[in-house]
Amino acid sequence: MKKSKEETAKTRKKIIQVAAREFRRRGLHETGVADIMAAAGLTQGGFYRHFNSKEHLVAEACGASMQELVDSVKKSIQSGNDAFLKHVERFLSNEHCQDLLSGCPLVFVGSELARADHETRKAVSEGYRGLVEAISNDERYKDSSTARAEAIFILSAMIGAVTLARIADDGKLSTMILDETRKHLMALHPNIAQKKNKDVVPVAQAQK
Amino acid sequence: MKKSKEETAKTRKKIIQVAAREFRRRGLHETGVADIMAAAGLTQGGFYRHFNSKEHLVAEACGASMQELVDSVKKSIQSGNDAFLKHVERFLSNEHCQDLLSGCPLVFVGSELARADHETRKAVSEGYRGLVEAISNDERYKDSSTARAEAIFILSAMIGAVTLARIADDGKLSTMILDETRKHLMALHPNIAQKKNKDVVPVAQAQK
DNA sequence: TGTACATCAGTGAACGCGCGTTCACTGATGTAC
DNA sequence: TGTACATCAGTGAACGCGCGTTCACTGATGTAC
Repeated sequence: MKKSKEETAKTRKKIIQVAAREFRRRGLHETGVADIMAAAGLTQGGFYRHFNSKEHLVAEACGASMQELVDSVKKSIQSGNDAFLKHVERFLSNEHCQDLLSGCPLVFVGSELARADHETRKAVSEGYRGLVEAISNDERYKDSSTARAEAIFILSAMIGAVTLARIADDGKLSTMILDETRKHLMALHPNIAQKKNKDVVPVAQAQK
Repeated sequence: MKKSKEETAKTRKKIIQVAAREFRRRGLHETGVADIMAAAGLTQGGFYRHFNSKEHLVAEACGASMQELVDSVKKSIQSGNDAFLKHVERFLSNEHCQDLLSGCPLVFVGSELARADHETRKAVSEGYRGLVEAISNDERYKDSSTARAEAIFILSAMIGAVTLARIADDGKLSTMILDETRKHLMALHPNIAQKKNKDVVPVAQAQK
């Protein structure tokens, strides 16, 4: 049952998308090839028509997740409308802590990525660089020569906060970690803080 | 070959210590019971005389790692001498990124902890609360009602930074992430920044 | 205090299971003539 | 354009391996008398 080239490409894409979700949900090591294929509506045997190994899929899936995130940030920043504020709000929400559809791999499989092969780390690192660029290109930072440095710091704080909020065994503590981090980041950036009480978008709405 | 109670307790402690190191080095899921027992100079069969399951060891080992970190922070803060500065410096060093002996589990197995069982998350969360307390009790924050909030923010930024630095495929990027995070945290706290150029301890020395 | 017995830390082999990967096979697609 | 053949996406079973866990056994320790 050979498939057309378009169908093959579609299947490959589907596997990557499903894998990206499953990896975030259950972890890189705990998610099996058979699980992913089943979730994509296929059987495990066909996997190796698309990928040389599970590791290659890990690299592609994590890279794709990162790229999706970068595109989302870039797109909404270009559209203006306090896009960056929305992203900080959304990133530091309880919803993102549980969101496996568009969650950030740096949070959901962060410590596993540090042990991943070179290909995976390269793909993810490129995504990270893209995020830094996207954030530092935000209009409110245009004049600042420290835009990159600030973007790096903001990302560290956000990713650490969500990582910790996901570990915490107490919902109140999780919320506190997210809230305090958001407040501090807001305080860091007066032009964001100014807007804060005007037109903050509810988290659920900010979720694309 | 039954052992005396003291010896049994010693063996149990040894297993926990070795496990804490191996878990940080290779991850919770990728480290096997047999690996740990071998590293402790034992065979796998004896494991279940000390623990009901691997999961219980995970909880104990991660809890112990956290407690060790808390004790270390508390102790050096009590001793004065810009202890907190030293800890920030040390935490955000390239050395800590590779340090498996006294590295922070929230960094080294962070994303795996979020998926761990309740017992493990409880043990680690208690450690985290201890860290927050220890940092916010630092003398330089004594008068500040926002000490806890600041401690939470600082921890998020530090843990995120080291997580990211460990993932990055480029040493320069890793160093930049650590440096920018350190600079921003220093800038946040003038009394730390004041001291900064006076008596900063070299990282290698700050490593206990 | 000495002796006989129960306990139990540790060994090393085995069990069952799930994983990543391979493989013979199927049959629709794409291609060469 | 039509036909015969090669290709290859997908199937489902099997392979080998490593894992967490169990178990019969050993022999030093602790305990009851």
